[in-house]
Amino acid sequence: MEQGFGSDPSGSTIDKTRVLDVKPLRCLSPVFPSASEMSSITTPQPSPFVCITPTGPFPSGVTPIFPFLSPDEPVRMGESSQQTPNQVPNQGTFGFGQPISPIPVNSFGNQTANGSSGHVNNVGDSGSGKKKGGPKKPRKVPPENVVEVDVEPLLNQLLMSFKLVDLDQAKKADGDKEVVRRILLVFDLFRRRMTQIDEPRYGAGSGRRPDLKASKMMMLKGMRTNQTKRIGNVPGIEVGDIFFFRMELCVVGLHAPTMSGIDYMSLKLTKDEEPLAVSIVSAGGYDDDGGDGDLLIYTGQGGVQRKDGQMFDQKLEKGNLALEKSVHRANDVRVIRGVKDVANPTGKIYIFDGLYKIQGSWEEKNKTGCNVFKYKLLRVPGQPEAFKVWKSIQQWRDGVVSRVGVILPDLTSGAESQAVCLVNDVDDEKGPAYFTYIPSLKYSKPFLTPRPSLGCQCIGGCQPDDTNCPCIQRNQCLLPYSSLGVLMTYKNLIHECGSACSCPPNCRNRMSQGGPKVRMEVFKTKNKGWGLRSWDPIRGGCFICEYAGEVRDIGYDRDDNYIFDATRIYEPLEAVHDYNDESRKVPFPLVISAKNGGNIARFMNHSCSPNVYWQLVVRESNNEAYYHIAFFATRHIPPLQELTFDYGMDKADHRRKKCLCGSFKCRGYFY
DNA sequence: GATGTCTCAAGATA
DNA sequence: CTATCTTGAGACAT
Repeated sequence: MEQGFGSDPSGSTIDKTRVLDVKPLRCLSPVFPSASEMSSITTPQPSPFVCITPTGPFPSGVTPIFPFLSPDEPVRMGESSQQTPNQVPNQGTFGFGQPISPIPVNSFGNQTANGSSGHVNNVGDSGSGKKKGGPKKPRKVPPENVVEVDVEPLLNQLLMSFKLVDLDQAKKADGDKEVVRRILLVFDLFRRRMTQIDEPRYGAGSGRRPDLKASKMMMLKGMRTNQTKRIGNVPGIEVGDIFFFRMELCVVGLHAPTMSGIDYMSLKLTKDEEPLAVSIVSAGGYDDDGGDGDLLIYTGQGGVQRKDGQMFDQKLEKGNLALEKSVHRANDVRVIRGVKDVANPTGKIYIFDGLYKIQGSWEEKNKTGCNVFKYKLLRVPGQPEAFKVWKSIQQWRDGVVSRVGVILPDLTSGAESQAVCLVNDVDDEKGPAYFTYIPSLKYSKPFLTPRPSLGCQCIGGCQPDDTNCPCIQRNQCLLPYSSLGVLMTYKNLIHECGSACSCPPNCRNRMSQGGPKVRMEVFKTKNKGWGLRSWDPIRGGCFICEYAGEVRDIGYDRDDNYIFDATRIYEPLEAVHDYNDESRKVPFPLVISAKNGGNIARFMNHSCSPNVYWQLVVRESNNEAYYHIAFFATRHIPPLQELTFDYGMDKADHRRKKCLCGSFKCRGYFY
């Protein structure tokens, strides 16, 4: 909320009187509501406002629309659908509002089963006959009562929302930033949605490889880009971009093989062709040496029997041959470094570390005495840092090297479980204007609900397959969060567990209640005042923080630069305008000021192409409803990338400020 | 073209 | 926490 502050083109300067030195910032401890405010919470008085909950009832002339579209239909089939009163017909909800119809088991991904082929439309005939007539491989049979869900309509809706339905051949061959981003978004949203649908039906984690399912269906529809192999950078992908699945590398053409570490292409240079390496993945599968960040000693492929682990000599063929040829051609080779995902010990994160050149190769004996090929790669100079940033952060964390420019090690004074440091390595400003750090939203009085809502009895936390849990029922019978805390769908409203629930604070349905899960820092930006970023990588859909502050019941000071106003017009993520044009007019009357007190969210700057979005969350207990604004990552966010969200459009055309987000679709101003 | 083999996955299970 | 099992997509050889 600092953007534009002090950067007014009219020449006004920063008000130094409002900028305090380090010491007062130590006072940023949580301040709780005064006794009188407290009492209004415990004994609610008649609310002066009209009660409008996102699910209705709505005053006459008001349509429930974005971000308060109709509740999704229950997805689980074979169960009595819990129709909520006030349910309105489904409208477009970015591909997630459609009810899902059950089709017989095995029909997904196997077009020969039960004659249910044909629901994959738009498919080239290249792969459709592959399994024709062949004997079916024995498959692990899903539990008896599991009904396979036809997820294709979900993908179709997503593709429509993100304008990918008629992706032309040129874009499939060579992408750009926009196409790459949309494809990744659809892939991840689709994958997350399938994870959510599968989990209660197959058990935790599902084991159904939703990543493979998602990529398969997208590839069948030709929804991929940069399919032409190329040497060097890939359009739309920047050095430092991160990925959470090998399939993501595949659908955007950064690294085509699904498992293999070496991607190569054949190139006609003279009269005959020769294979050249274009991309490698170093992810710990072999005994590579990661070097100091600019150097990489890469091991060739092969030499080990996958089934029994038996070793033999590597051969100079396939990827190894391509790498050998590339030594002599001295072509650029993309390097993707795989690292362990701290937030998910079984998972990996893939960092695009830019272009390298192979300096040389040799053969050596490994521990078992077999010959392996080694390739020495050196990073091409002049590229933005990527993997090196990760190494630096690790050193800060380990305390080996201290972070430059730290003003305060923890500006929350312990109010959050993770420390948030205050950093300025661009100028001598000592800190933001004084405020009180409060980790959550302060209500003077809650919204009232028309009927009392029941708390759950889930002693060990709400479980995805518990159909009796009232909190899960309120979320259309699907837990909104994955086991990793990733939001699985875009919804009008998320019902989290409230104070009347028996579940513990670490319940999966209380994701927005525990404060930030990643290591944050508030830092001085070059031209936008203070900003917020994370030391940790953030997966798309991850909870970031809520917007803490004081709920404003009666208007607010227009000079308040720390307002969150849900009554503004917000674009429904990056989905197209016309798709939900009707749907973005009725706002929710929640206005928060973080001027005097707030959390890290008050430092998030505006961007017209943001990497964070907000989502309305409600925690109910009895007749009280507490609405909160929770922020989630729109996409995978690499460490130290600034976190931004769209401040929305103000209906009254006042106090617009010049936008400095630098996005190619910048509106030029913000409110 | 069907089939087999290989590959720096990703989950589930033990 | 790691070891191992399981199911795999796509590239290439047979």
